[in-house]
Amino acid sequence: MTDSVKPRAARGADKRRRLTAAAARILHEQGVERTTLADIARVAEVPVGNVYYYFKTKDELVQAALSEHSSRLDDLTGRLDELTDPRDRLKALVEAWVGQRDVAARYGCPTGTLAVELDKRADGTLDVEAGAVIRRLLDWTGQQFRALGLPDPDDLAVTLVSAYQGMSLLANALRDPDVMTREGARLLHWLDSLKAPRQTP
Amino acid sequence: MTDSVKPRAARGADKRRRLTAAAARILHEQGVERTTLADIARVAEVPVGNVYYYFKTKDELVQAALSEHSSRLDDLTGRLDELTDPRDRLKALVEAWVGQRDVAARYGCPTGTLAVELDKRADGTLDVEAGAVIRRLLDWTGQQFRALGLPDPDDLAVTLVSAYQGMSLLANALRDPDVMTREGARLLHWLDSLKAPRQTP
Amino acid sequence: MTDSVKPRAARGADKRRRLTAAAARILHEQGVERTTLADIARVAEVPVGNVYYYFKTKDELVQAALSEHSSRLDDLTGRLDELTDPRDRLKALVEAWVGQRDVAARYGCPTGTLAVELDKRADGTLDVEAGAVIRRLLDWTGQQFRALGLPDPDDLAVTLVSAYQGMSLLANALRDPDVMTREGARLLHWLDSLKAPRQTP
Amino acid sequence: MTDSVKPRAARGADKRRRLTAAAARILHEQGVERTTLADIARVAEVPVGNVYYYFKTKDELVQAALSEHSSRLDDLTGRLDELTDPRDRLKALVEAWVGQRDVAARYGCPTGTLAVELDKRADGTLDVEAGAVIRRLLDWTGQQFRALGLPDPDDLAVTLVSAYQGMSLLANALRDPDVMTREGARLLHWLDSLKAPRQTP
DNA sequence: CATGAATGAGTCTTCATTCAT
DNA sequence: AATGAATGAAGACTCATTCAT
Repeated sequence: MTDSVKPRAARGADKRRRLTAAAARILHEQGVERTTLADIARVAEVPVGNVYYYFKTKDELVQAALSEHSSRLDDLTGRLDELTDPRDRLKALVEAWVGQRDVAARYGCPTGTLAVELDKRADGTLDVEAGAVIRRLLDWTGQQFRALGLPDPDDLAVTLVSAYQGMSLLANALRDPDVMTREGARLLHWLDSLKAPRQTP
Repeated sequence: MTDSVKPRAARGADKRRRLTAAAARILHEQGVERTTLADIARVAEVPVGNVYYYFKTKDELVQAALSEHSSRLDDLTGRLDELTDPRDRLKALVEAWVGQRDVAARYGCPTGTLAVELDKRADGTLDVEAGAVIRRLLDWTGQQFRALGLPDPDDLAVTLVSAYQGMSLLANALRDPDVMTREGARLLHWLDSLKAPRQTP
Repeated sequence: MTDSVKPRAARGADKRRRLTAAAARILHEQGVERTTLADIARVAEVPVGNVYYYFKTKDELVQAALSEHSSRLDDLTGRLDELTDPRDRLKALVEAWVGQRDVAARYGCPTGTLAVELDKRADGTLDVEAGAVIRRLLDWTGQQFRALGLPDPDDLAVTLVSAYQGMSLLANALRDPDVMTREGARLLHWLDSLKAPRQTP
Repeated sequence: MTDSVKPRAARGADKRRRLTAAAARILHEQGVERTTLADIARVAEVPVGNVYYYFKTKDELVQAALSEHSSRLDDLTGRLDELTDPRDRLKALVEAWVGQRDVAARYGCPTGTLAVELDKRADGTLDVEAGAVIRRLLDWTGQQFRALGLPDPDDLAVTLVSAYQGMSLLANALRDPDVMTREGARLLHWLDSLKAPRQTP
């Protein structure tokens, strides 16, 4: 017999998870400033007053949303790591971005738009965290370029991630997912064209 | 001797201009949602109540800031148009971007960050305007590529502007102006490498 | 040749008259509190800043509107006085009311609704004036009943004016001009039915 | 011994009731436009910010006040319904009005004056509700006349309610409660004089 | 006299955060 | 832990009135 009553701890963890997921989604869609705690609570189906048992301030929820996006990124790169060729990993990354084109055209890149909004703050706490998530992506990308034996792998990483942020922003501003498709194709082509210099024997 | 008392009309227009300039700057620095009318009024040295004589709503001020950025863009492209070679114009554009690297690292691209914030709104009025400013830049850029006789000039424009938005966002998120310098150099190189296909004789 | 330039005094008096007429109309339609000086100025086609040359405060404009309604009432009773039979005068008064049924259904009796609004004020200055206009109507009506040799003419006047205010209010609240028509018919019948007691010879 | 600590739900409902009662009273006394939310909150002894927990807008408070007046009217007619003779009910209604003469002389009929003020609004939402309350009174009154077998009972209802609104307005404008007394006496006499036509046997 | 512009007090409304139970 | 209710500090916006020219 399955008891519908969950153990306390489980219930608590569940609510926390629901709040985090709700925050990740709504903050992406509406932005930090236009989202109220009540919005997040409603989506998470948690009573407003209860939110404060899990997150002491609104900023902690923003932080949780950032972590959520960060761990989704980790999931993605984790899956990509299963591919043997670093070039294939990067190409699959680009394809994943293009796969998100409709969301990007509507709301932009979750981390990128969050970073933009948080960077406007005088208080520089959360903006650093947003930057850290992006840096994580840069690091992983740089490793792939390095594994390919390409020179200046970190610069290449900046170029690739920068292209992603740029095309997301444009797709969003123009409300046109095709921007993602076209730029994605160009990036794939670019990745294919990169050649490691001859190794001295 | 210059009389410090300005004619009436001049004073009114002057205030409007001051408010617009203040809005353009503060909205860029603090973002729309975190900026109060009082902030803008203070910077423009205009009493708060008086703001409404010039702009009926906060949104009108945002709109004015967008127009300001748009006309600054026009000024820039106007100056670039004096160069004879379209390629030189594009390279000078990139150099202008790099010249703004410190501002970009601190606050991002004015139009880009504004677009990101406005796109979060349910009410799609101002976000369209932000998109229009970006489209203006795309159009001008596309014309240069077209003048160079390059294929798919509009796609190239998207690539270039996208790169600009991406590098600004990354420079901002990482608080590192060097991103602008390095990506700028790459873009200059890329522009130089573009060759028009042979014309059939 | 007709000179379009009016003498100064005339122009001034004209503006004052336009402002008064505008106030009378707009205050009736929108109520005192929901009407701004700018509304009145716009309708009168007088620049806002100029209003204060003719009326030192908003209340003075309300006052002017009351006077306007009062003198329109005088005009009406003046015309009715030309009828020889006081009963005919009263019946013509009722017919005039019914003739205004569409305005009444939309905005109520100008003086009555103004009185209602002004009576809410703590400061009892203007409300007294509104009461005075109504009293003027009561006085004239009372005189007619007195001339008919009817007992308690002032009570009859209260009954008649009260009926007018009541039917205007109901017509307005129900947005139904027919209320005016039906009640008007009843009042005419009632006036006809009133008989003076036999005089002792 | 009565515990002064009330259960939660009771406290919430209590505040809502206090706010509604305060709104009903103050809006009647000061009018809608001259009453601030702070006024109502103060009378209800509720912190201003808390008002919005119960009523999302000022208009909702106006609406609540209207409902309050409506249900007070229902209470009254409910009590009158216990009288067996419809004529006695109507006479008792008139006596109830006269009993309120001092309030009427100071502030007018709550529903009537509210209707007058709300009818000035461009937005026709609340004015319809005010009309509905008056219609409720008309309906009940019409039923009594119908029960008496009188012809055109609805017209008679309009006449009676109209007389009530008219005498309230006059009493208010003239600041004279005696108007209510005298007109009330006349109405009682009128009600007594009404005879149902002979029924054909 | 005229008038565009200026002013600042006041009002509604929102919301993050806290509290009592 | 849980939660409905409470709180107060802003913020956008309005408008009668005044002022400078």
